[in-house]
Amino acid sequence: MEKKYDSLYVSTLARGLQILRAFDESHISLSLTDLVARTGLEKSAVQRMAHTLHLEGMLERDPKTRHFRPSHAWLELAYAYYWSDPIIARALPKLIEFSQAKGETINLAQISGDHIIYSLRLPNQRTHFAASIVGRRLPALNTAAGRVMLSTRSDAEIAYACANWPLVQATRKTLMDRDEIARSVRSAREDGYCIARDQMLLNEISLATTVTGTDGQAHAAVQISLSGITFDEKQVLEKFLPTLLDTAAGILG
Amino acid sequence: MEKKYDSLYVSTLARGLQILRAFDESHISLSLTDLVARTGLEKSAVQRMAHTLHLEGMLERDPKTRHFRPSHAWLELAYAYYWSDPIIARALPKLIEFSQAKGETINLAQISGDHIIYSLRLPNQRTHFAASIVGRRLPALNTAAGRVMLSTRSDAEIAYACANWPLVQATRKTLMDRDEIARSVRSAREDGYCIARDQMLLNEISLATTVTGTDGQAHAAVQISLSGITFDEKQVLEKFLPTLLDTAAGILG
DNA sequence: ATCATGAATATCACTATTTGATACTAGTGA
DNA sequence: TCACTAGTATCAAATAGTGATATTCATGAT
Repeated sequence: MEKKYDSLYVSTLARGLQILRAFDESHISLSLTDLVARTGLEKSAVQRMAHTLHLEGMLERDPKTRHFRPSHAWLELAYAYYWSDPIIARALPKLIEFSQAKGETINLAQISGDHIIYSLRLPNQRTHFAASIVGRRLPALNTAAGRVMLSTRSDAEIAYACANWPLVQATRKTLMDRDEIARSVRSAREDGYCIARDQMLLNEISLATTVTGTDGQAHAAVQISLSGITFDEKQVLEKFLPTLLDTAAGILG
Repeated sequence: MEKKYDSLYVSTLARGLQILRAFDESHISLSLTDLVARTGLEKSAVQRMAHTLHLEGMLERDPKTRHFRPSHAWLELAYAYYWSDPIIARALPKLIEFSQAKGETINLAQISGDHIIYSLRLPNQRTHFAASIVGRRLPALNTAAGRVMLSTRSDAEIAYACANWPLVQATRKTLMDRDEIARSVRSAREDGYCIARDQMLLNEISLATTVTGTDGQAHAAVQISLSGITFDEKQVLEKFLPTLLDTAAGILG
């Protein structure tokens, strides 16, 4: 048993959480043995934890296959999160406004360690599923939103992040060169926005700017995704940047 | 200590979950003592659980006030949920289509015990915050979506539900008469849709229809909210019902 | 400044609770 | 029908969690 020495650490609870975290995008429905494999816990432990989570309404169970699935309670937790984060309520009406005015996908992203997480999304018809639902995490350095948020931090932090934060090659064209990325962050600092293409998806242009408080730190980023077939980067800046900057400025204004 | 007699029940895990569930719409940020009050657990237990949840990334902690808040992980769980429920991916493009065509708020709701839960929402400018974010639970009988989903069940189930499921008086005009509600469910069965006004919010008209599988059971409901000042019920049916029925039919079609 | 109050954090002996090995049962397909 | 895999149940051992209490820290009043 993994032992962090910490007299207040409740390993039983941590083991239960491992079960919850075993579910993701590509692990939708898991059997007891799947859970054993994914968590590395004892079979009996998994049995007890999953059973308890089921009784507590955190896991659904298919009566036929006996597989476990996430329950509606997982959405209730998101609901509580939304209320708890004050930026959400301020950003949402502005994003809706943009979405209805422009008809293009717009998102709110936040920094979460060395990743970004999308906390609000207003997709349009062309948006694919993974980009339509909240809670997706992506390596910050690989995204326009991550870079522009990072650009508001100190030089030391930027240098550290560019050297150490993780990168994932999502497309053939995903930028993996850390110097290039550092350059992109530097221009984001100059410009107040960051634009990138083909990073997470081919033929996708992503444009992002920060939601900045009085402290000058980025609390979040507002980001739009556009088709790289319909637009080139210059057109994107012309057509969308002014409105996007207004949207972002309106959130904490 | 509350003892369900069940040799597989891990009470420590259940206690940890109680901490998570202590957060909701009106409990955004909780101190140790708040958590003690809300969960009824021992102070030491709360200390240990909250500490562990913090280390595991499930709770954020304000370094100044020492209060706990939900973390981004709560959104990640929602992300996993979205992938796990097959109806979500099928419904989303249809809802987007409706939203962009009509410019009105549209939601996907599902039955969760005796409540409904909103699992997808596409709000417009006029939508207030609570109605814009997913994961909200409402008593099924008080909502058009809940009634129309219930209407696809057996007579016995309907009778039981109308007699026993909870009701909450959200507005002065919320329907609290169980016979009236039963009548509303019966017409929903006839009509294939349910319309209601002033139920959760004054001057709000809600129109819902089911997403029905080959088994005839409602897997979900598609619901729209409209201003009762701009429209009357007759206009709503004329202007929106056909499209809404198409939207719902397209989901499992 | 000082004190009083309330909250958060740390400690510890006890034992109830969890553990993990194993045995049992049900379901599946050869 | 048998072999195999996956899920379920049991139980003795001891560890990991409990809860009472002590200590430290923060805040605001006097």
